[in-house]
Amino acid sequence: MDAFFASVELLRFPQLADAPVIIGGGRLNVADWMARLNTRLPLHLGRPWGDDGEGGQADLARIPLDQFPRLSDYKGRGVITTATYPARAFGVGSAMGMMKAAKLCPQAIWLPADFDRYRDYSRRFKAEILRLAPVMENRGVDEVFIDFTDVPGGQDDAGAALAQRLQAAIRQATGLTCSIGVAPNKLLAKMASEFNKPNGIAIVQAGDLQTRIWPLPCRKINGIGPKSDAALASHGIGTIGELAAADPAWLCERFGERHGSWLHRAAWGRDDRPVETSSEPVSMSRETTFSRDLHAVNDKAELGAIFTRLCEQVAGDLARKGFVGRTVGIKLRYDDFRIVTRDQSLPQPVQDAAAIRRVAGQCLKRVDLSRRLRLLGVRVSALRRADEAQDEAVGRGESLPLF
DNA sequence: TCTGGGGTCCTAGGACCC
DNA sequence: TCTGGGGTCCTAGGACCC
Repeated sequence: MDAFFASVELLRFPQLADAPVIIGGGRLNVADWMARLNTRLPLHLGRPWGDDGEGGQADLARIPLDQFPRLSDYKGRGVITTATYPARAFGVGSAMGMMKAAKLCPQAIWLPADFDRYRDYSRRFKAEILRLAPVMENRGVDEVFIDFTDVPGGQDDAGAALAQRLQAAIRQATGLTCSIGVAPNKLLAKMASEFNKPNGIAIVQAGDLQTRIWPLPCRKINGIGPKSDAALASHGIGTIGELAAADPAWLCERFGERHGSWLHRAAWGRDDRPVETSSEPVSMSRETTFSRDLHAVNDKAELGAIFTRLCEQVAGDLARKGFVGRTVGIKLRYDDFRIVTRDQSLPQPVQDAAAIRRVAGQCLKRVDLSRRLRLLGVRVSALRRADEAQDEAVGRGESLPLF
């Protein structure tokens, strides 16, 4: 989906279409927000924009530009989630710290992220895709892989016909645009999807490898991040073509057998991963960055309350989705940005907040708490479906606490 | 006044078992 | 009179993605 969060916001705030808009920051001061929005809006905590109900959309669209909060109003440690194209002209972009962005573009309009709403639009566009092409793999809130192979007409015009139908259906249902890459495998399709953004379609075939893929920087390969890119660059490998020309044995020596051979295959456009239509979650976690760095002793009460809340949130997520987990872990980030994690596995799975809190508390005792903390997180992994774990325990004749 | 949150997958060492 | 070879599980850290 093209600039997904921003595009969803523009549907209800069309008056922002040409303004620099930045979404992100997380932490929202609703009181400030309402003071600025001198208008009657159904705001409530956690869902600042709320459901507008009858006529609500029209009201939102009529809010004058000068009533919107500016990036210069932001105080916090958040990062940008999405920046619209007019905002990007100021040199701001995804993942940049909000405070840094505020220096570059203080007048940009700032919208806090409304994930409930984005999830709703996510469900809607995916439902449209499933209607036309049922073999679909979720890749997060705004991205999917689709297998065209067995879709009637999926091969017409090398896939362009189906891609156009998908775009039209999504636009009709949601008002949103997307970009589609069609290729023989997921690796190339992902790259192709970037070629004609926004609202574009790109077809990449096997014969296009040398002309369209090899000139691209290695970083464009999904799976080559900043570290691999820098390591490759240090050996004079900047483009995918240069990577393709590298000796596979040397790559394996330098990057390990597995990663090295993958690098070589990726550079040659080889990828045989299937489109996976379903997956089971591996872990669930909640974490939070504090508004200021906290000390385990000096800020014991505050930290304790946050810790308990994180455990409750994870427990709530598990319960809502029907999972239990056998491993509980914590994550913390020190004021110097170092991250440490501690895990503990249990003989029996847990789900409730008190049990999670107890084990997570044990984990916390195993880390250095003399430094100030910036972030605290709680995670439950080794997940199983709660009903299956329950059935199994009953089958073994155990009386298990009910999840 | 830099630097979010929620994930997945991989690696590597150690414990433990046969 | 030195100390194999597999295998699995657990843990911690790190790269990467959306």
